[in-house]
Parts: sequence; C-alpha cells; structure tokens
Amino acid sequence: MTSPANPQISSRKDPKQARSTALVEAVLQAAGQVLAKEGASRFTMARVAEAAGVSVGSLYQYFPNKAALLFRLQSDEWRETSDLLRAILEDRARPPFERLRRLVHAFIRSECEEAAMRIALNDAAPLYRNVPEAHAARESGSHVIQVFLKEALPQASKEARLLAGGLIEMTMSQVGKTFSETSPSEREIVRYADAMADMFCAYLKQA
Amino acid sequence: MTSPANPQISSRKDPKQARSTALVEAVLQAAGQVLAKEGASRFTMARVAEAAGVSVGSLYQYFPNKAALLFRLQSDEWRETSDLLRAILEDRARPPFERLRRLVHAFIRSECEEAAMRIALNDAAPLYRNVPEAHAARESGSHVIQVFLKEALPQASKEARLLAGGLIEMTMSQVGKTFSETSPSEREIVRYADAMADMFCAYLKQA
DNA sequence: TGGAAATGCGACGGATCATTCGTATTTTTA
DNA sequence: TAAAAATACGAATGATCCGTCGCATTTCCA
Repeated sequence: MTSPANPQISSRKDPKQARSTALVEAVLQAAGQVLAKEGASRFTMARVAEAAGVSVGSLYQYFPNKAALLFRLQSDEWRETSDLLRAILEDRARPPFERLRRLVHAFIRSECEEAAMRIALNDAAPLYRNVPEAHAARESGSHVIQVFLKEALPQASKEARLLAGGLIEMTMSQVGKTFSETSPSEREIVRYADAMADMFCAYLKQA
Repeated sequence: MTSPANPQISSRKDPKQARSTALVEAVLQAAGQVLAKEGASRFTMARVAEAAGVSVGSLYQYFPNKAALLFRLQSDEWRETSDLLRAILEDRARPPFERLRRLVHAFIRSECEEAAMRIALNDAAPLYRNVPEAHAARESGSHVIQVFLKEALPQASKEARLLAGGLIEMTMSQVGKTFSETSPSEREIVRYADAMADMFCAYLKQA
C-alpha cells in the first residue's frame, strides 16, 4: 500500500495577540461542529472557515494543512480520554476490578456522547494516521493501563501484562467506536458496558 | 451528521456474453490490487480501469458507481469470512471451546494475510456504509455465532447469547483489523490470537 | 449474410477542494 | 504618531475525480 507522504503537522505559527488566540479557539470549535454535523467527507477548510466566521487564509496561518487541523482535534480527544482513564484507574479507594468496570462504563458512555464527531474523526483517520506524533499520543493511554495492571496483577509477568493491556485497550476503543455507531439507548449502553467489563474481569482473573 | 444519500448499488446490467463476464472478473481482480497497493484515497475508477486494461466507460456498464464496486469487494470478503466461520464452528467433532479458539486464530490470520486490502476497504467504508444490503450481509455472520452459542451455552438465556455473540463478533472483527495494521510477526499473531481466545473463553465460562 | 443487440471506448463536462499569495487592516513598538 | 510587525482576507490557481454520452467494434441470430 502506497501511503501518502507524512503531512506536516507542527503549527505554522503560534498566536501572539489576543485576537489570534480567539481565532484559533473559534476555528477549533467550528471544526468540531462541522465534523460532527457534516461528516468527514464534507469536512472542508472552506466550511470550517465559514462556520468559524473567518477566512480560509486565516486557517492556514495556524494550521499548515487540513491534516494538522484534524490531528489537533483528535489529539484533544485523546488527551481528554487519557485524563478520564487516569482519574478512574488511580482511585485507590476502590478495589481494582471495580475500577476497571467503572472505566469501561465511563469510556463507552463518553464514546457514545460524542458519537458523531468520533465517527467522523475515525473516517478521516487516513489523513493523519501517519503523523509521527500519533504514536506518542497513544503511548500515554497504554502507560496508565500498565500501571493499573501492575497493581491488579502483581504476580503476572511483564510480558503478560503488556499483552493483556494491549488487548483491553484495543478492545475498548475499537469496539466502543463501533458500538457507538449503533446509536444505543441508555439501557443498551449499560448492558453492553457491563458485558465488556465482565469479559475483561473474567480474562484477568484466570490469567 | 448529514450522511450522503444512499448510493445505488444494484448492478446496471448483468454480463451476458463471455467477454463481458471476463471483463467483470478482470475489473474485480484489478480493483482489489489497486485498493491494496494504492490505498483507499487513490482508489479511482480511472486507475481501476487502467489496471484491468479496460476503459472507464466499461466499468460503468456493470457497476453503477464507485460505491457499488467497493461494496462488491467488501461483500466478497464478508462472504469468504462467513464461510470460514461456519466451517470451523460447525465442526462438531471438536469441543466447543476448542472450536472457538481455532476460529479466533483463523480469523486473525486471515485478517493479517490481506491486511493492506482490508485496511483500505475499511478506510473507504464511508462510501458504502449506508447501502441497505450491508445490513443483511452482516446478519449472516451473527447467525452462525448464535447457533454456536446455543450449543456451547445451552443454559444461557437468548438475550445473554445475543449480547455475548455481539461482543465477540465485534471484538474479533474490530480488534483484528486494528491488530493487522501493526504488521505483526507470526509469533505475535499466535500470541495475540491466543490471548483473545482466552478472553472469550473466560468470559463465556463465567456467564 | 445482414441487421440488431451487446459490448467497449475515452474525451469531456461539471463539480469539489486544498493551498497560495498579494493586499488590506489592526496592533504593537519606539 | 509613524513605522514595523502581526493578523486577516478571499479571489485565483492547479489538481483530482466521478460519471456521461455519442460513437466504434464485436457478437448474435434469423
């Protein structure tokens, strides 16, 4: 497969005056709306500019290209999710498996709440998949899970924990994404998240 | 999210003479190659036509549009996979959980073998996601799993089986896809498939 | 064998988009 | 306050691509 060359991601310049930071904020907000309401195929620099009330040229002052803008949106999502994971998994007041269950519920729920945008972001993934920063961004989430597993399964080998963590992480994110596409009801969300948590717990306990 | 209108999928005409059926075959073969080697973003009617040694106009004789061609490729993949599932799960000579383990291995392996094409097909999914036929195509795979679960977990409620089947199916396909993107080695494939099978078995046994 | 049907062709129309660049406006600085 | 720097603008450029249509070629059939 011949992939497109890695897009340039680092921002062309940083906003220095108040009006320009406001512009960047407006752009990010508008970009999220356009992505969620129009879908990835209609996510256009011109449309984002219009929704933000600025001109196309201004977009390119702070984002070198479309991929950079999309990647920024994705990065922000990743960071939010990562913070969510950390907050729940580090709550040492609860037993580990309860934390894991809460994690799954929170994750699935968050995935469903912004389903439209997440789906569109996923559809657009080919455009920013190859940026080098993407690798580092994912690393953060994995690390949180590894720390948790070290506490929950102190007797397991490091290799086993890496395998289990990768499996859990991938399952949660990928299956969560697909599940959110079905526009599930509140009931279904709870049932599904419980099932997934059951699966993870059963797997970890027998390991 | 405003999705594009459902594309017309049914073939414009059926090939009647030998040369036209050969042309359709050549087109499908070429389309698979273009998709695997060039990726979804460079999957173009013109490129497929050139790779097949025919003209663009001829493509439109048998496929009403690009989405129809892509959907045909996806359908063929689904059918192959579905047949694979069925063959393994219906092998009553082996105990159920061994069959499930074999299934996971076969699935992951098959996903990795044609990784480039599967990934590209996935990237192009937005183009054919909304065709009505897609729903029916997935149904087939679910049914096979339900039959299996009825044998493996005769005491479980139908509702529980639907939930478990959906979870297993979604996990296998989605996680398998993502895993195949990492270009895993033979060793990693085996380890990962075993881990996933462990997870499914542990989940089903505690249910 | 001759006309009809099927098949194959590829230039062309029409539309969409990412990105640039010369210019105008606003803010900062000295 | 005047020059410099930062910011904003949006028409224009260049490229890509889908799908069509009139015409040429091949095959079928009576």
